[in-house]
Amino acid sequence: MYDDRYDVALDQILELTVLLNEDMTGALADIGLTTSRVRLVWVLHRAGPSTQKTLAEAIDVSARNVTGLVDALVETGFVTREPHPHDRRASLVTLTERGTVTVNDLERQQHELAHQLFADMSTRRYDGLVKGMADVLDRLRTLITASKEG
Amino acid sequence: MYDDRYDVALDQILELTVLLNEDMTGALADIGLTTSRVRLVWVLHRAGPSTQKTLAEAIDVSARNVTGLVDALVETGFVTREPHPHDRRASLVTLTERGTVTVNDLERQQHELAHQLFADMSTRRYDGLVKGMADVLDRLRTLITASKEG
DNA sequence: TATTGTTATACTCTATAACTATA
DNA sequence: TATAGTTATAGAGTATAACAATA
Repeated sequence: MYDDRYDVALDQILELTVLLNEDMTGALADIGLTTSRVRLVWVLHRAGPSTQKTLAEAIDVSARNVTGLVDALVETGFVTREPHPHDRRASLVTLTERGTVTVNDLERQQHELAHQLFADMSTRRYDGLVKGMADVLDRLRTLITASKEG
Repeated sequence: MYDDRYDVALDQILELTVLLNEDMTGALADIGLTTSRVRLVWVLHRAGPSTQKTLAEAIDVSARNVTGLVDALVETGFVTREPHPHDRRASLVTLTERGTVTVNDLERQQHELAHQLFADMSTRRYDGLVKGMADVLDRLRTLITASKEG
């Protein structure tokens, strides 16, 4: 009977999600961002200047919602909204200098967090964690896909 | 140089938090609940009938917010709001039959999910995951505590 | 005087629907 | 006719502040 230990493992994962979420929300608030806005900023960081349509699809929210997020990011100086050179219906959202610096900082901080979390973990145990996490992720994806179809 | 693998592990944990959150949000919507309301329902399940003050402290939100959450849960039939027997300023929030049945269902579903995620995972790998998760959680708590004080 | 919960007000994220400008 | 983005409207979660009733 290992059922109890399964429950403990899931509880730990759930607790981790809560802690990570709270920590991120707080840290982002300190620099004038929210988790939703930062998702948009990450897309711009990796894809470069994008239309709002593209952003809406990338972060899977409505066009209306992107309008609001971009409004807020423009107002706080993280992005600009400029006319699209070839399509006068569209805008092109671009990271400002401040936006670029900020997302680079976030990237570095995430890298540091990873290092602090796993730094002196023994290699054997660390391998178990990485492989276990990958398995759990695969199963979760399968379960979610199945439940959406069922 | 294991830094890349640290990043992978953190990325996996972050992806897990997103997947779990989306899956939960969708499943709760199907039964007429939200994650915020369900946090309150879980407190009632474990603590029994409670004042709104107690609930506000337990889920760490403002008194105003609890008023809104309880309003919504009363309207959808998961809880009742009754006068407190000994303190006429306070109300006592109590799970209805429907609320009790629902939270028991959620508990069972979570148990099933744990089983499906970890069922046929080899004992050795599973041990690595559980111990690794516990270590990561401890470190995360330490880091967050330190950053809040610093 | 202190506490419980409410009303008042405001901000963020989210959605759908109607509409404008452009393709 | 189709598409990009806006305005209009609505609902959920969150907060602070002022206020009522009661302790």
